[in-house]
Amino acid sequence: MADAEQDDSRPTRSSRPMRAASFMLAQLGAHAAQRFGERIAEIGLTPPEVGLLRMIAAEPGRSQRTLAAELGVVPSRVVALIDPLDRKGLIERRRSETDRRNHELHLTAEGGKVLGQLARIALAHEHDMFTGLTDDEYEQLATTLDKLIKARELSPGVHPGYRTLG
Amino acid sequence: MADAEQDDSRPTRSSRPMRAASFMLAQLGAHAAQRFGERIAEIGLTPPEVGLLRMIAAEPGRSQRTLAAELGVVPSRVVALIDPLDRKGLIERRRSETDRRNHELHLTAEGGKVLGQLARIALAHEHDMFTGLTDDEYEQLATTLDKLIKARELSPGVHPGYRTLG
DNA sequence: TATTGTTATACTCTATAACTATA
DNA sequence: TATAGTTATAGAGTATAACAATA
Repeated sequence: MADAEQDDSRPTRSSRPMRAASFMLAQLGAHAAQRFGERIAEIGLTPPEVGLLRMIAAEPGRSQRTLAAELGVVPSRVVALIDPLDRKGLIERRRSETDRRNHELHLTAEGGKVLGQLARIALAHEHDMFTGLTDDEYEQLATTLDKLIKARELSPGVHPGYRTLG
Repeated sequence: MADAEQDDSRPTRSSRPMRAASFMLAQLGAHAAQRFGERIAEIGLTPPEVGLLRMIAAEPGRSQRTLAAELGVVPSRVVALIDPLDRKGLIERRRSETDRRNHELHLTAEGGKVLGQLARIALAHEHDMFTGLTDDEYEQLATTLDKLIKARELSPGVHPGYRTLG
């Protein structure tokens, strides 16, 4: 940011030659998300729905508020995201006994089954995305991506696409 | 795809341990796009506008139709994307002399200046995204990403986000 | 009759704000 | 009075279809 705002007459200095890796990252990331979206559409799900399903599976009983907070979206959007999962019978809203304002979210048996399908789809998707790389290249890539994610403190399982980008 | 549709009773086989690199790719890609969007917002531009500006700079005089085709969007959307650039005085529509149905698109002097600012912003962004990596790690990452993009035949400068993902 | 660009319209997604019920 | 969830409403973004000018 400081770099971009300083003197306009010469390019920002850098100690190494730049290769537009961030654009390639964005390009490949969008491609990966698109392909994954196409795959899960075949079982009637959208990417946000899959994310929600996983978060509920990882921590059954959690409330819609905590989902909204973790995803960085507004509570009313969680309603819109969860309604279809509820209608499809993949999750269940249970009124909390201790605080009846809360909805405790749980996967149904059908939801668990779908989660299993998702695991297989994700694996096939991963395979598909990286065929052509050697095992070494794949390992190195995964390690570097992991390092970058940790350095930026991105929530491990949360896709920024839930929030508005503009 | 075939993997995902076969027998439901066991996970898809794979010869190597999978590390969810495609999800990390999507996550980091979205993050990179978001950060870049924030940076260019400071000079009053949106990501699609930047893409258009670069495409016009790379091939001055091209028509809106060819842009629509390359981006994979409908012609009416190109109108909506170009109008603001025109209003801001960054590009110019010139009626073609040879076929007066065509608009030949050109950068203005001001557009060229903005393109220079963009180069600096992109460099600062790149620097910012990958600080923490060694030069070797950065080189290896860029090389692998480049290899993946070529293997998937993604258009070098075109971000899939122009097209609808759902 | 076909093509380039434009406008008009409708649809989807998302956020804001008002509302209900609980606390 | 405050909080969890919901509903109503409005705004942005995008595609479809109709249209004007030109070929």
